[in-house]
Amino acid sequence: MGRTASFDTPLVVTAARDLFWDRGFEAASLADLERVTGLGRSSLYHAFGSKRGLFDAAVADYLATVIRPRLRPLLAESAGRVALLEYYAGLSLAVASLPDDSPRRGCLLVNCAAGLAGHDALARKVVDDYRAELTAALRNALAGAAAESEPGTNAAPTVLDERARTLASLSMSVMLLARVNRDESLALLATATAQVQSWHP
Amino acid sequence: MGRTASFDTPLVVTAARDLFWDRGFEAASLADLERVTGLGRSSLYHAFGSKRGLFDAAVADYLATVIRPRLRPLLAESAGRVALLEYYAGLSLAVASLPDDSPRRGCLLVNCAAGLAGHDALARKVVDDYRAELTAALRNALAGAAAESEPGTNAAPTVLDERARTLASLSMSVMLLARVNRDESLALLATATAQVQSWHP
DNA sequence: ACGTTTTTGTACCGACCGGTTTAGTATATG
DNA sequence: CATATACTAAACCGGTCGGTACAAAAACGT
Repeated sequence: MGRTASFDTPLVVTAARDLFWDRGFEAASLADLERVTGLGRSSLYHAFGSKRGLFDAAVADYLATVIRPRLRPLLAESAGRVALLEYYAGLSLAVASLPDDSPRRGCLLVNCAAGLAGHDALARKVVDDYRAELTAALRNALAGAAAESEPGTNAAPTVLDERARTLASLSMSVMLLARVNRDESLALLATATAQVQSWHP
Repeated sequence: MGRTASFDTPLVVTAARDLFWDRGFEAASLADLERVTGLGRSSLYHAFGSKRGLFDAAVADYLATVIRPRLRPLLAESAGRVALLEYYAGLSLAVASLPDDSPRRGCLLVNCAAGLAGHDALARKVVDDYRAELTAALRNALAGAAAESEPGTNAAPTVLDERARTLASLSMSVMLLARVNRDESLALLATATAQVQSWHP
């Protein structure tokens, strides 16, 4: 056996993830990556193969530690009105509490949609999978909320689809606006909350 | 007097605009700009001062020739339900008819929001002004549609605000998705249309 | 025809790009 | 100890970055 790793891989990935989150894939230079991870080029390439490999690891980390924890309550069997309201409350807290100069504003994948994904099929797929996952989670909670409102009946699937699409779209716009105008981002979150409440009073 | 310009400035700006639209500010290189405009560096710098100056001219052109013509019908005194439906029909046509490899997919300013605007105050302002302009136009048409539905009464301003915010958010998501999944972008446009129709049958 | 003014093409700048290589050091297991 | 592996520093690669300097060339007013 040889030497064991001295740096903390998850920590390195997280640092790289935050840089990509802030700057996007292309605008994050290797020099920046060296700085935020504390590793040299050669270590980075030894561990991740390429800049793109590091980015992919960062995206995986983003999904696992940022996106999925937020979506999990919406996917529960029992998810409904409350889960939806708590989802938006959590987003509001996150958007409101981040400093203006935080590297973690907006959504890594939404930014990716407007950048890399335009010319990279793999990135496009990752972003689209995220969209589908978000929509499915919201749809599940909407179905639960409808069952709470009118027990025994089934909500019309097309209505559910449209509402889920609308909410997913609002979430993505919230993330887009978080980088441009925090107050408007929060106002949009309030509108989404009000929409849920009007559907399920 | 000296020599007059031989190139067609609006044409040059349009070509640069399409490149920025496709690639974003940073990923559009000077070499690319030279290629699509047919001009050399020196002519470009003489005419626009810097890459950023050319970008600003491209954004101005984008607003004047792409955004504002689409928003104008919504701003008319008489704008209402029909104007809204035609707005979405026009967007659908644009999204559906562009080839997958068109440089004009999505929205230059939405892409900018996820990219440049994260670290450039001027870009942020341009994007936010666009958002405000879009929201105001949609709000005006929504107010008109409400007046058509219930003549003599005034729609509640807060309801109007929330609906306008929702529609603006849907429009931005449509543009975001246009770069990732055209079918979903079109589905979202259909959802927006259905939303307008449910508010104003 | 002239001199002036502006537009060009071209060569060039230093810095940085992402990526690779090499040569060597450190630390684990056996 | 030997040896296998993990790690690092630094130099290096061809290429591109945004930007500039300069002089030839072209079109104007006179």
